Amino acid sequence: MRRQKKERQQLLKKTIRDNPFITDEELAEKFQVSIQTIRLDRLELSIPELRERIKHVAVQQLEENVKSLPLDEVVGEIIDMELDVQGISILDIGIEHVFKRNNIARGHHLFAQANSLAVALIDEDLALTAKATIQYVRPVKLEERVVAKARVSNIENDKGRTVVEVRSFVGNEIVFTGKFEMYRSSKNSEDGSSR
Amino acid sequence: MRRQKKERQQLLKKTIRDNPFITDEELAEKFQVSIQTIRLDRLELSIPELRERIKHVAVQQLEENVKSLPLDEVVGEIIDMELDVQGISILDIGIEHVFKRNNIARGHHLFAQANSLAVALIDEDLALTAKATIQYVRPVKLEERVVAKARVSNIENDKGRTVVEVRSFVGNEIVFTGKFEMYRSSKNSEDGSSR
DNA sequence: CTACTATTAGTACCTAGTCATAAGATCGGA
DNA sequence: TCCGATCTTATGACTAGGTACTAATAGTAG
Repeated sequence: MRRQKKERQQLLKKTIRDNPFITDEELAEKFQVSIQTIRLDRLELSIPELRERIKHVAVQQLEENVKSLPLDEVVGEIIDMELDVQGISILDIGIEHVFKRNNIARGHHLFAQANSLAVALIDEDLALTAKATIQYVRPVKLEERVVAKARVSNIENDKGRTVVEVRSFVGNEIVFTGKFEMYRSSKNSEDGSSR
Repeated sequence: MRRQKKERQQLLKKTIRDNPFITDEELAEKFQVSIQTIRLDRLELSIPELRERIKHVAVQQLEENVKSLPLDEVVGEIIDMELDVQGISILDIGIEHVFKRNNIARGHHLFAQANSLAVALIDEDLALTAKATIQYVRPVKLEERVVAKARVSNIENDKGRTVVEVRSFVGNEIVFTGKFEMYRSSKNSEDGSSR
């Protein structure tokens, strides 16, 4: 009896986690117990009712959307920034960034951080990378914190080009450098810029 | 009267769009009409009830989470490959790859595809990008399919370096080129390679 | 056998609705 | 001014998916 209850409650937790849209009735059916038992279980486990669960998921969604509108565009977290002058961003290397075999960060994440920062630096609606030359100075490992420092080195307003130089560090060791030639649309309207 | 109704319904739509969590009662209060009027309005406008609205938002959330998960070791899908010789991968540009404002693919996704392919081409346990020079030839837009073709142009076994050239196309238009100087650890053990 | 836990059952009540019917309010035109 | 059409409000019956509470029953360990 004891065992049965515990087991059922564990399974219940998992089931609801996997599918928050399941009703007590369906759960009762699934576990071959009465609805009341399911409700007692939820009570003991502090699992809220269906509608509250759904609402919770929906609230998350809205919050995430709001949160990810400005954030999702930039890889890394920008911690300092003077438009068209310089900027600094940090990126903490997690397991999602590394090769599983050796825990070394995949190159494109470092690139993405630097490139994002370069784009963000440009004070324009539309900034695109035209050219980039980069060096990976030393591999970056899991759990290291990469600090990317970008400096605008050259604005050619006539051509709509801006050069951004990025150097990324772990501690005071340089791990990555890149020179990004950015294209800015703005005043230059000979391109199909409008959107 | 006519005007009042139309106006109220327009406002109602907008109000619910902005805050799907609002009840008919709150809406009735807000518009100074009875609950029944609000319900007739929702009926005419085919706006579902609160709980259905919330559910809809929640379902979106779950779907989005599932969609953004499988983004791991290789960016793009490798469809052809001769180790140390050449390889081809494709990447379909989805909304997760583009700037929301203009539907142009973010540079680092193209880079990631090319870089992934270059890494995969190297027949070695550990391949890292040492240097890369890339050009974005033309912007890639939402829903375009990018085909990246990589060719190994130079293997310097003594130095542990391999040069991979990648050209990416949409149709037969070139959109991106990159030259990747790859570092391979293997036989060369004078570096602190082991991990 | 008794005490205790687990389970089931039943009732009243809740929210946020649907659906259908009816009655009152308002307005525009003949 | 009265008529008919459109709006608006009210009312009642019903629903899903619950909460909260009380009570009865089943099974088991000491």
